[in-house]
Amino acid sequence: MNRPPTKSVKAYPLPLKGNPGRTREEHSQETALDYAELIAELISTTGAARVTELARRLGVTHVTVNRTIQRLQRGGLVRTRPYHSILLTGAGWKLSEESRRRHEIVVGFLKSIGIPDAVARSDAEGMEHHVSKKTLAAFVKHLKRRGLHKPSR
Amino acid sequence: MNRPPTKSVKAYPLPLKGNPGRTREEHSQETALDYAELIAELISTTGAARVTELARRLGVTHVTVNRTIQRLQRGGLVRTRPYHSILLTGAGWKLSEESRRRHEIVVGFLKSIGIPDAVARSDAEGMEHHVSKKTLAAFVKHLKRRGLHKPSR
DNA sequence: CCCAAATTGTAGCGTAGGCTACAATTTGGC
DNA sequence: GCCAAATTGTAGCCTACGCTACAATTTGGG
Repeated sequence: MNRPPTKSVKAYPLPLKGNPGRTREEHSQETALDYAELIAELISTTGAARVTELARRLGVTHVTVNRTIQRLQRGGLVRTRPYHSILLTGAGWKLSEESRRRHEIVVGFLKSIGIPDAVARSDAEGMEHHVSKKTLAAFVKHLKRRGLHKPSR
Repeated sequence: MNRPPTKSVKAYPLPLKGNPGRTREEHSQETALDYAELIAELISTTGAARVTELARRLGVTHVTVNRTIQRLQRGGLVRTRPYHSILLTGAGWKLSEESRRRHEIVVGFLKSIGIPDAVARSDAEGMEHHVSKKTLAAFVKHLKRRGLHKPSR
């Protein structure tokens, strides 16, 4: 009776999402980047990356951090010893630097269009993983045009 | 021996992430928005929102779509009948419109800084859920200043 | 030096969201 | 009107990532 117009929809050439659904790996990689960046920051600023501090900064319990760190270790990004600071491997450092660069560009860009520092940092946190290379390049270009490269900090 | 400087780190007043870790709910809500927006679009353009088409557009299998739709139904956003088109409830429509508005602002903004349409749409897909009200407002302001409000489409 | 507090680790549970394999239903061509 | 193909639904498995509760280890104050 009130059957939807199935037939007429059949051959629609509607575009697929540019982002074909974050596959498992992609999403997992976002977490890895966040952790790597934060671990690097903690080591730089405090000399150690500790589970409790990571948990506090990420807003999760230490249990979640612990399990994630184990996964990162399986992936070769960090090394750990029980009850000691988390250490980044070469690959981990590389990743953290890529992430940091990207993060700073996004923050700098948001601030350049008048967004307050705190908001810019907060928003960038989630946005940065969804900014393509082309868009990142556009951000950089925008910053350069305004003589704001490198950002603030 | 090589114990990290635990003591000295104790009282660091390092800032928490502005985003205190996407709680379960937040993340779940992102999915709901994506689905609601896409369902609305499909209904508008083709007259029906069908599981297979959603799956194709989202880049996942129909099984994943089906389970998610069941969750949305539990949440009162959609109504379904077996083997029929998915329908949006009032709440679902409202959500889809909020999502659509936000999406268009982000896309419009990205395009306004020189990013190609396809890239802008793709990036906006992921970014839109991480743009705060303040940043969204800044985007709108930026667009208005350039007389580009409403965006393209 | 010892013992309480802090930190870290582990066990086990729940949901979200991917998947394959297979069953049920609908659609459409013949 | 039938039967194959397409669509939709269901069962069951996996990982990610939240959590609480509890165990193990380290740290530091007395």
